[in-house]
Amino acid sequence: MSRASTYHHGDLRATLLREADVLLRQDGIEGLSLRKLAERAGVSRMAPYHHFRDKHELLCALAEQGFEQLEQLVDDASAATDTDLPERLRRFVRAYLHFATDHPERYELMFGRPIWKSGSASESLKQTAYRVFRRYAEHIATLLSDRPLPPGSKPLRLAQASWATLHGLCRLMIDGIYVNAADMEEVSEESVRVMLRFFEAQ
Amino acid sequence: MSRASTYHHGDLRATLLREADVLLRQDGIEGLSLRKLAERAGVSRMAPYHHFRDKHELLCALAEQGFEQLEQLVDDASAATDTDLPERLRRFVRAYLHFATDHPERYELMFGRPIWKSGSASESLKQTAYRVFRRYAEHIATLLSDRPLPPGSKPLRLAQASWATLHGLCRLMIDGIYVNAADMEEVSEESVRVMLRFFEAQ
DNA sequence: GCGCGTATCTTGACGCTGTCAAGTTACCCT
DNA sequence: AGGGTAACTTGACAGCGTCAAGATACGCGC
Repeated sequence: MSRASTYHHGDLRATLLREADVLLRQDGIEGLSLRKLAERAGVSRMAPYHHFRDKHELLCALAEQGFEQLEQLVDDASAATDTDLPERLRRFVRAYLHFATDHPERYELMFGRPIWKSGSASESLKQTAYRVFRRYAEHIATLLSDRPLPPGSKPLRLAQASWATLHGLCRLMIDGIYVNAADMEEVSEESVRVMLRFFEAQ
Repeated sequence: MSRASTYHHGDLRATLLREADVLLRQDGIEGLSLRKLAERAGVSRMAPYHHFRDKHELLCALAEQGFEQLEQLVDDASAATDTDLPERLRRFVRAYLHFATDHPERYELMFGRPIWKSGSASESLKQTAYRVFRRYAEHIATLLSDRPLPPGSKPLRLAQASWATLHGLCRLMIDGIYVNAADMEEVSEESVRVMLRFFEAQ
């Protein structure tokens, strides 16, 4: 809690992450500087270094928050069992795309090279991210549990392949390579159609 | 050509792009600074500004080179008509993935947010990139020309969807989220299998 | 052949960044 | 009450992109 004395902030780590999120939304990943962040938290330049080894570690922690939100999304999708496979898949794809496009900077941070390159992601982030993907894979596997898969296909590989597709769609939108959002809607529908065909063919 | 007098470089623009490519490979996109680049070209800090408005424009020009190389890859794939659809598709996917993984930094630059965000790509880059995608779409359309498409599917949308899948696979590999390259091989095979199923189902 | 315009290149300076080093403050525990 | 330690601050440095102003040499018209 915040005391009358301001020398010890008391809750700096959490405050930093919260403000970093605001700054990320506002100025993008490029504009997120430790100095601006410190000022925003009402603290000196070097104070954050007592809670994060360096900028990279702070970004990892921020990305980890993002993965926890994504995990929530997957869990929600798994819980909604009120319709059939095609509709559930469509809804899930829609939700995933919205997760990315609603906060592009967050998605870019979570999956960007700066964080992951050469295995530099923090151990904690890796664990969280892998756990989320495992949930994702389980979700896909459950969706397909009553369908016979074509020979040679494994649920895990299918989950990975479908994730790659979703991820590719998101990045094309987010990075601004596809400007036309309506186009993207149709492209994602086409992707879903391809996947569904795969499951329905025997 | 380079004269005895070194004041006027004579070929600076081309030299800059060439050295930028080296620097990109070496230090990555983060490590590519105009100052280092100028030094490498044997010229003062501000000299590059007489050939590129700012760093962003230089990066666009560099990315444009990358798209021209990608165009070559697509053209080669279109020209190789010695086998059947499945094999051609597999080869093309393999080639595309190699294009990305052989020079990850180049691919990241070409498709990265810093260049494209909010339509900030140079006009020339946009033209080149769109042309390459058009070629890509034509290639896919040709591959499928003798196959009846499922109702509701259009070649263009299929091209876009398949591109998204390829792109997603590449980014997952490049960004280091998938460390296991062998896994990725299988995932891409699964993706190809999904696409082929789609065309073969009637 | 000469001179001038202009494209090309240079040097100085500014504000921004991440972070090392060393000093200061206030809390907690004995 | 006193000392150890965690939290925080200030000073400093190298590196970055780029604005402004000055230096240089090439090329075209006379």
